[in-house]
Amino acid sequence: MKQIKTAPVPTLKRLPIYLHYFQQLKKKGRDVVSTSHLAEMLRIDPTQIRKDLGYTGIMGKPRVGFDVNRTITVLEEFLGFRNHTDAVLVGAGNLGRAIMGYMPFVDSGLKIIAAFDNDPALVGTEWSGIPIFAVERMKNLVERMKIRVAILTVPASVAQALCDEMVEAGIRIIWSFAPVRLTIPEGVFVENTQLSSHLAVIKRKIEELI
Amino acid sequence: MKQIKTAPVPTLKRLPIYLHYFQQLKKKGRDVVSTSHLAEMLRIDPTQIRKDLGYTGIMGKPRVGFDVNRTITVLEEFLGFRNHTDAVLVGAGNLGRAIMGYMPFVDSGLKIIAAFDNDPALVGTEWSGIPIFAVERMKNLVERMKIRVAILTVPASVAQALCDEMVEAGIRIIWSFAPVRLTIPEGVFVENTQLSSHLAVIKRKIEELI
DNA sequence: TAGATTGTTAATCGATTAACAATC
DNA sequence: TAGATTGTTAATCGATTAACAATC
Repeated sequence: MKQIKTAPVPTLKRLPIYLHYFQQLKKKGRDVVSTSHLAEMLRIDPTQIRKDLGYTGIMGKPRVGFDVNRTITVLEEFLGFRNHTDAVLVGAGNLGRAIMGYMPFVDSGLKIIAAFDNDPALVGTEWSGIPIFAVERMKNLVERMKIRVAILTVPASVAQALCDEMVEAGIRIIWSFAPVRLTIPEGVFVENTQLSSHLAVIKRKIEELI
Repeated sequence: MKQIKTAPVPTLKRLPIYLHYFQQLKKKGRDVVSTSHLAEMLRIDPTQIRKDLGYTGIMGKPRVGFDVNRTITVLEEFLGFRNHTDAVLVGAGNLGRAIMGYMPFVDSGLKIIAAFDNDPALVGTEWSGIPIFAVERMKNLVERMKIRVAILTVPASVAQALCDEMVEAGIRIIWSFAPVRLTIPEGVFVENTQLSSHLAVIKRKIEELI
């Protein structure tokens, strides 16, 4: 039976991994796959995979497995990858440009419509088809276009100030790459991608293995 | 009493966040801080923070808190940020260059000594002081210099092939940004930074909040 | 049909949070 | 001393894994 409970965050983070693998299978012409096969390839417990997929409402067929095309459709739908959302990016340095040029985002329904930077050499140019404006213009543009989502790729030192400005302009969801915990008012959501946390895991492995 | 158990991964991932905040406090001239203050600023349960810090062996003083300088030293030591390790980076595109130029790595003891790419326009140049070589030369250089750590910032389509090559050359720890689960032999460790997983969380919030 | 693979319920595991005695 | 803040033990919570009946 279809589960009604909303998928927990760990599940949510695994779903794109499944989606990507299903897409690879499709390219290979495979039209059905069992969780035991998935489990082996992805090194994730098969029960885990069944439970995760269960959250999306999709059902497999006993003795057969999951239909590749159908699962792709359902996953994309479930993850909201088919609904486009406009976003802005603040900080068009290397990391910012990497993200602007990151193709998978296009397929995931996050559309960066403008970037902002304080480097005069960048202002007025564009990257991957995205125009780069002066930071001073951010507030106005966000308000005018009613943007609610922002990606923050600036150095730690200026992250909080820009965050405040974003929130004031109406941003409600911030994906931050700055190595700081941002202070935000109620109703605003921040997702942190902390490279230093990953680095800590790497460094420990280094000590263990070497 | 000092805990002997090794810190769990969630703890390990929070420690750099504490470290960063302690460094900020130091700049401000603060020399002691309580976990309740930290908890409020970082929005992490104070008991959690005490437990996490406990893993490093550092002790706070009742009624006073934690010594800022001492904690910074201990955290850097515990996280291995004071031991330098050489690494290579494969894929000098935007993401790769962002990482090459990411200053915090320098302070964290991960030193990228060479980068590799298959774009002839990049080969022979350098970025942030790191030379970029042709991918063909990776294996030889890694073997010769006995490099054990690699950062993989290439498109999904070529990630597995390059991973195999790395492993063959002697790489044992791979930090991968490719949106694929790499297949690796026993004894090799992969840390994935999956942007698509974070994106899934963002997209869900969008549906919830907007 | 027989058996492979499913979805679900129950058991385990580990991390987070609460309670509280120890201590400067 | 009194009381703020610590470290640790116990309780809770949630995610993962195991067991198994349902089913094509």
